[in-house]
This record gives sequence, C-alpha cells and structure tokens, in this order.
Amino acid sequence: MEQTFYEQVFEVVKLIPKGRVTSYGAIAKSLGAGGSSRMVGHAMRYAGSVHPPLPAHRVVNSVGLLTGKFHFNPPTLMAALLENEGIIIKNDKVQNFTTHFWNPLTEI
DNA sequence: GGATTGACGTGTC
DNA sequence: AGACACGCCAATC
Repeated sequence: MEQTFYEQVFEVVKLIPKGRVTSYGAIAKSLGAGGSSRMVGHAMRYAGSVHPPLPAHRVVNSVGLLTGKFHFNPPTLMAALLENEGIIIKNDKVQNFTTHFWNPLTEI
C-alpha cells in the first residue's frame, strides 16, 4: 500500500506530542500539499473512521480555533481533552496558541 | 457525471 | 485590525 496523503496526515497527527497543537496548513505544508490545506481537514473527517482514533483535538485552524469541535462525539470533548492536556481553551479557541504550537516541519 | 460543499489558508481591500 | 474574496482538491449530493 502506498502512503496516501491521508495516511501521511494521520501519521503526523499521531506524532503530535501531548499538550501541543498544530494547524491544518502546517500539516499540509509538511506533506508538500501547500495550499491544499482543506485536504487535511477532509482527512481529519476520517479520524473517527480509522481504528486508532486520531488525536484530532490537537489539530486546529491557523488561529487556534476549534473549528471541527462539532464533529466530536460531544462537541465539548475537544476542548475538554485539550484542557486535560494543559491547554487553555477560551471561547472555543486555544489560548497561547503560538506557545503550544507544534511545527511538524521542524519537530518531525 | 456535473455542481456544491467543506475539521482551511493566504492575500487583498 | 477586521472583513471580503479566491484558491485547492476530494467527497458528497
């Protein structure tokens, strides 16, 4: 099986350290997708379909907004998990986003 | 099989 | 600094 774009996305997401978050665009860039950041979002939609549920709660948009929180089982689960990892969520938004940001381009 | 939407990002006004 | 517009490509209708 060739590593599809989605599998690579899953791999990167799984590599996100605990207490850290990243953005769709950063993942897309690290995979060479560049502007195809939306593909990362589509890949995340498969997060609930894959066997090991991906820590999709660690993936937010470029401003640290929990855009996909409504796709979680209880929509509040995303913020709850992030807060459980020491990340502050306010107004469905990651506080100190740049501090908790995990750059796959650099850390991978 | 064409048209629309979408867990987004970046550039421009 | 906030709001609007465009692009990217896949999945769904």
